Amino acid sequence: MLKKRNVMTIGTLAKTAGVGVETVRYYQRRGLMSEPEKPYGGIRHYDEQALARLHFIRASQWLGFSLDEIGELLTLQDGAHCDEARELGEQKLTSVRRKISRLQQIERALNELVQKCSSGHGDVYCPLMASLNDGVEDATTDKHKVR
Amino acid sequence: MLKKRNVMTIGTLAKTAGVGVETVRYYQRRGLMSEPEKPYGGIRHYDEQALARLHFIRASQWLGFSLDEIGELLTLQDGAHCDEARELGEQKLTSVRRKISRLQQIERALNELVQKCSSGHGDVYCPLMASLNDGVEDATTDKHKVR
DNA sequence: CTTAGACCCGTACCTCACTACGGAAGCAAT
DNA sequence: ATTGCTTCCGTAGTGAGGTACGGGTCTAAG
Repeated sequence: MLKKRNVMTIGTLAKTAGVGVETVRYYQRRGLMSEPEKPYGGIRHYDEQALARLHFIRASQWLGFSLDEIGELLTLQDGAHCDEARELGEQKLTSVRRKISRLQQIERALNELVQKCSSGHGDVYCPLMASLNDGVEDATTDKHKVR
Repeated sequence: MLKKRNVMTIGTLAKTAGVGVETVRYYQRRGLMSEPEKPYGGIRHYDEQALARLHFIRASQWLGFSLDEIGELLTLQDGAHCDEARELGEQKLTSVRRKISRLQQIERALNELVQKCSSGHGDVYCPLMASLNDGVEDATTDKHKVR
């Protein structure tokens, strides 16, 4: 027998997890959470499993997983699919590392431009603007799509 | 007298700059580029200034500026507004640095999880999943919105 | 008993940077 | 002259992750 402790409405659930009511409903529509049966003509209630699910989703999002990916992770939860989960984690790790190094490139370029602007110059001439006009790409010649 | 050299159609312009025709037209609608007058019933033509503008936009985007911000940068181009430009650059630099350190946090957490999964364990238990269930936040206790 | 505040539900709207669609008209080569 | 690629122009759709609205129903407090 399951004890039903800490029964909550959607509003309490949402507040407890630190998300909006609409967000919970959105996750339900996305299939990331189930909608509990509603008692005849009444109000649905949520338990700690639902709360745990929300925590799982937010933790995964924090790590950079998209909602689609989170859906995938969730299918791995019921079973001993640790290898698959690790695989997903490794892929995400790779993509995070790529993002970091791209941002570090940007950081170097931007820092250089700002430095050049700070050290006095002709006043009718702005090194930052000049670089933007010529196309920046200082650090690495790296053809790519911006998106 | 202005020599009109390298006169291009929108298609040639776009291809030269490495963007789509629709993208150029989109930038015009956004007010980032002007639309040249069109000769009676004919086809508009674009010169090197238009190309330079496109380069400017793409270089700025590469540095992480949004199209709105680029619009702002462009208003600073005609004049000696180097200080304002530098200010914008510094703000962007700050935000880039914030993104980097957030991603580095994620990298540490994710790496740790993946490592734990790789070193053998009970097989009916997945450290990665367990952490997601409990809410990750290893590295820093840092309340924040995911978006 | 009335009223305030949640909840239920579907639908529409938001941001950002594009991308696609469709019909008319122009231009270049065959 | 015909084919076939561009251009022109407005409008609409995409994806991600929600947020907002509005009308109806429930529940708890006074």
